[in-house]
Amino acid sequence: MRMSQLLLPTEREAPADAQALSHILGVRAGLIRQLGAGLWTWLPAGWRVHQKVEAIIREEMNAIGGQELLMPLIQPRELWKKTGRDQIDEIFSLSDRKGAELVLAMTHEEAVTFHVSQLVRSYRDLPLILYHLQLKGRDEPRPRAGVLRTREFIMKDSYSFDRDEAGLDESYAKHIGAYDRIFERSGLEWYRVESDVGVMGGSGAHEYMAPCPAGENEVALAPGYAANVEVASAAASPAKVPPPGSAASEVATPGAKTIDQVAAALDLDPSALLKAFPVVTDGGRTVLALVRGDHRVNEFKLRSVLGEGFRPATDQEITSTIGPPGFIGPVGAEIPVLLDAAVAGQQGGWVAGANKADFHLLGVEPGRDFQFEAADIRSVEEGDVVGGEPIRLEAAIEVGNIFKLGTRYSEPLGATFLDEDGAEHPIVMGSYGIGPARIAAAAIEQNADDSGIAWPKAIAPWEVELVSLGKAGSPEREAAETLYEQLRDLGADVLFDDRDAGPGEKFKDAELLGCPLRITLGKRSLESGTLEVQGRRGLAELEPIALDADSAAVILETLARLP
RNA sequence: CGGGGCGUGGCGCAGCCUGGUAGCGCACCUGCUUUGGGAGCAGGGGGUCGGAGGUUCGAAUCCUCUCGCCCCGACCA
Repeated sequence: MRMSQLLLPTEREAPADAQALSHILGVRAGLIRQLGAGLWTWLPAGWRVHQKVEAIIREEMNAIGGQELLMPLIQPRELWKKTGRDQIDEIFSLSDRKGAELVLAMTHEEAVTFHVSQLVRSYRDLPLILYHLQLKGRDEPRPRAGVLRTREFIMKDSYSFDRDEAGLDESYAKHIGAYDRIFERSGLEWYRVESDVGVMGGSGAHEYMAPCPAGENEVALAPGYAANVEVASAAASPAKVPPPGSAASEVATPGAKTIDQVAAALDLDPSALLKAFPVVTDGGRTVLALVRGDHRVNEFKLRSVLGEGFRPATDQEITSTIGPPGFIGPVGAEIPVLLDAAVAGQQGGWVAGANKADFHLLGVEPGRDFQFEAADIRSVEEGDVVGGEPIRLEAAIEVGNIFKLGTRYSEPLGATFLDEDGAEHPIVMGSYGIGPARIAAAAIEQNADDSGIAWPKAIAPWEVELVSLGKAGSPEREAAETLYEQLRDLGADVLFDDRDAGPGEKFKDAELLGCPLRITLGKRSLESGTLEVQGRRGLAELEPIALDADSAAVILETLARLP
């Protein structure tokens, strides 16, 4: 591609409203432009990146037997009523000229299951993996960070159909293999982490996370361990709690309602306190969740232990069922107590609210002073230990997820098959998503430096940028033209900066755009008989290449050795 | 949905408080010079100041309403 003919609007300055690195550099390097909140255009260079990611995904999906198709973005709302997903807030709704209700698909479970329900009748048709790369519409409450969270985006979503859980496990394992290879080939630093299966149920889920500062998720990492903080479990550092005593005793704590206030008033470490978190479940049960004062309740784990959704109890509910807010505790409370495992696993005389205004209890011992059920209901903290190793927490972008759906969609949509005995069963499904735009954004975030982007070779807009110095018609420009033709003849993925611009501008633009290999051909090249070669990673000066009939081939060899 | 901020040429901004013919840098166009790290000189084009209404002799500037965008939080099958 000749840069003189390319729409590549690079900017010297960052857009004023941009925060995330991938947003700033995506715009500055001329890859993306905004049309509205969460609505982005991929300019030619950016679209090449997107397409390269797509190509990797297609290869790996096809390799596990996935069959590509294409389903509509606009869908009858009726279909979504059958699965109940028409009630989701993020659904874009519209109607046609006849008043028929339509939605923009946020994923394609409904559509694909609808078709499979009609097209698959026999166990002989299973297993099946179908996928497509198609737009998704989501009315996000808050689009953000350029292309990271948008209202319209392309997703690779695939769906597996099996006759039973064992089959699903196989399809799931195949996807893990394909996804591992996709993210590896894309050149990302990535983790496959266990994730929350959500209220929709399902028997297993993983997320693929790419660590980077702009990420919206947090992952807990230790050697040999990776999990979303939503589900991560680890051993807590020991609480600094006084030893067990003979009996609990009341102590006045006037006005001390928060953990910090109580800890300060009693001159104890916050970890010696029991934090009471009363909740009311969707089913109307009131439960007192208890965690250490220095820990936080994990709402995902709590929901999973409770087996249903919940909300924090209101002050009125707390007052009427337990005691004065700020001074509540498990002792004497006439509701079930869920005690976090980190507390249950350590002996001590804990501090808890006395259920009496301006008083707390010292020396409280679970079991002796109150009955409880123990469960892991807290969020892991930096420094917790798993497998003997301390955990660290890192921000990350979710670039993919895989999910065992079971019969969540096949049952409401009537997707069944007949087995060898003629018995009808619901098809067991899995769904698997990847956001190519997020892969591109994560690659920018993970590989940028002060000069711009340093693309992984596999998804760079071009693999090589040939920078031609000197003005049109000069001998050095003619030599560059020749080299460009030779590179093209060899099938090189090359961008040719043939613009009539100064060297500084060309170098800056090349470093901003971030093609892995930069070849410079100027007057000096003709004098020395060599081409200057720079690797984008670290702006490393590489061995010069002789300027002769073999230059193009040597450039490609050099490229092949780059990561 | 709560909180905060911003809308002035393609991009980044000043002007607004204290009303009086819309400005700067970059980018763009023409010419000449220049060509190894975002060039120089000269000339030039482009903006109903987000929109509507109001106050006023006069509104980018003051008032009211409205739309859009960004950030933090909540939310994110």
